Amino acid sequence: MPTAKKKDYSAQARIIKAMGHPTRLLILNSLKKRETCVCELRDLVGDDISTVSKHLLVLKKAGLVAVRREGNWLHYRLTCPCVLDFARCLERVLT
Amino acid sequence: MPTAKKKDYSAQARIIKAMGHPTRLLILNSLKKRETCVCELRDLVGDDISTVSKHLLVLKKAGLVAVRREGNWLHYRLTCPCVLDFARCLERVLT
DNA sequence: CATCTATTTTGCCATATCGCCAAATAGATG
DNA sequence: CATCTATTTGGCGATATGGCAAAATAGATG
Repeated sequence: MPTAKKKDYSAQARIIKAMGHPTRLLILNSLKKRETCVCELRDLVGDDISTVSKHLLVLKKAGLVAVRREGNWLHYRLTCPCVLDFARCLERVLT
Repeated sequence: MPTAKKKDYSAQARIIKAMGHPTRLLILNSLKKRETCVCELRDLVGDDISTVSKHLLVLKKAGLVAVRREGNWLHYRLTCPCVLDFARCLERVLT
């Protein structure tokens, strides 16, 4: 790595930034188990559904989740479950 | 995990949020090699030194870096190098 | 096509973040 | 103590974020 620039990290930063919100972490961890429709996530999160929808958009734009329609329901799923392995290291930071 | 709440993820989110900026990722990756003084990080980053100092404060408050004084210089170091292993998974998200 | 349901989009406001500059601070040194 | 050097802190404007409520949309269904 000769001269790494800020620009080189902006792509990574975008993904990490998308993860850096309690609600979005809650959603990601919930999706680890199985894909879930928005209304179920709304119940889990407890915020207005438009707020949940916006959080899902952030995660989708970051490439962290993907969607599948089934009738009226949109089912979101994790694209890369490995992103949650990270939590184990964070526990160490927290101590 | 019976009923995980937003609150349970706020501590993790704080740390992740601190990592979610290109400059701060650049700094963390630089510190992976060795501890470094602020003026050297300023040259690496290229922003005003007060800006770099504020980024370091964010990382310090998150528990990601620690400081050691040596004469006039403050040397910053990574507390938990494992946080950067994460990058490998992010590459997968990016494709 | 009219309508129903799940979800997204838009608008708005309050608050947080980023970057620069100027001023303050903490140790080292004359 | 005066001063120098490295760094932090405060202040400011521009921009981004998070949340709600209302309006718009997309597909299913009568």
